[in-house]
Amino acid sequence: MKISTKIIERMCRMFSHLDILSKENKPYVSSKELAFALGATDYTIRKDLSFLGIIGYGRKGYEVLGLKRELAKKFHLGHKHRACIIGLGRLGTALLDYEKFQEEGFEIVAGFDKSTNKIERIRTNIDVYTIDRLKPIIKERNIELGIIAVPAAFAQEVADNLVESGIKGILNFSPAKLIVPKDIMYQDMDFTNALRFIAACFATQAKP
Amino acid sequence: MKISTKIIERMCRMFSHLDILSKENKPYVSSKELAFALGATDYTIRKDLSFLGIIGYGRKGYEVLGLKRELAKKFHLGHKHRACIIGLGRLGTALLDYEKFQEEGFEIVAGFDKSTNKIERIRTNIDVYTIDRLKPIIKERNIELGIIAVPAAFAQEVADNLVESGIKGILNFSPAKLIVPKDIMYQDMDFTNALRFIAACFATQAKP
DNA sequence: TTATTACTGTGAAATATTTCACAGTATAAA
DNA sequence: TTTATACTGTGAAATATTTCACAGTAATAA
Repeated sequence: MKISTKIIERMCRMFSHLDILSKENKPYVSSKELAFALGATDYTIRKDLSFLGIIGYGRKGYEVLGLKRELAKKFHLGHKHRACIIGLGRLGTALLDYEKFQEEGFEIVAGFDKSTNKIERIRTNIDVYTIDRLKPIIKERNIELGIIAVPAAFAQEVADNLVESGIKGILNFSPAKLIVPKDIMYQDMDFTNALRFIAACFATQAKP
Repeated sequence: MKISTKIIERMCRMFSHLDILSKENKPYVSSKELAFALGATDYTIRKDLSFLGIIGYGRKGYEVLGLKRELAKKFHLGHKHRACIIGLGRLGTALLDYEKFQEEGFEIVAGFDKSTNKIERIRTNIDVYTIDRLKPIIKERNIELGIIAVPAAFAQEVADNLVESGIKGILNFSPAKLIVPKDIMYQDMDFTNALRFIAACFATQAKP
């Protein structure tokens, strides 16, 4: 049976939580504790893990390191993923140096912008290029993920170029809704929409 | 019957799409077109709108402006919402001047940081304060939404203060998972987790 | 050793959500 | 006026997801 995106989403958050637990040297964790941390129920967590073929220990729960290793294997979360950022404005440059990416295995290996001026002035350890070099650099440096931080008006064009370059996934920070082939993984990070959602939830008493 | 967060989420994105259509002076839009723009099916869109008591016109579809107005009314998306940003690092300052917030009715009225130094150096039209003035300013200026952009280690403390100040909703950009009372609307914008989700989706062939 | 406790694993039931099928409706063309 | 068309609205079916209930299991205490 196909694995649902709901499960994937929970497992990603679980992976992040396991990281914290492992740093605290906690050897075991129960479905109840995980459920609390993820905002789910213990039934759901057990169903998820059992569906993935991950087993726990009666009375102890799940082994933190073992569980983390399993999730890393099943969801490719262990090894490094190479990413690039397109658009080096306020947001783009903030993302370039966002340490959490590196810490969690997402290596930002390149930044692109159309302004030569901006490229020259930027102070970072990451290689920055003009946008016309997007395709060759992505291929050459084996980049899997593209992070779009350009204004909405240019976002689709950038996405098209990323797709042509053979990128596997796109994270879109522009408010534009992009059209990409179905085999490219794509997610929006639309800040305004997130605020809208919060406002709408309290307008309707729904609890997200 | 209670309205589901899935519907709310779709309606928020629909609202944003209707904004584009209205700027193009398109008078009517069909459920099929909306579905394509939102990545849903036309059945779902019609079910959603009919559930909300919104009616369309046979052969024409839904009236763009009318639909937008209805959604604005039902989800409080029309009027201004006052928000503040806590944490004025790279990301926080980028958010302070993010024009889309203002354009879409979210008015950033204040920024907070614990560093007096930073506060003095910042160049923006928005009022900035030291963090110790958080509570009085939120009450005084009637701020509804708090946007957290501090490092993970301080995020929970900031959230607690926001809740005590009577905030209604929180958008959390820190990777920390926060614990807030159930009546406070809360959403995470965890960049790393978004990348993780994309990587996990292509590890499992799931299409988000 | 036995009892107790704190867990997991999982079918079955309940619930939520999406999809389907098609009658109903308004517009435009003939 | 009639017919074709391009839609909506919605009950019913299908599917997906969550919750429940409880048997099974391992550790600990007595």
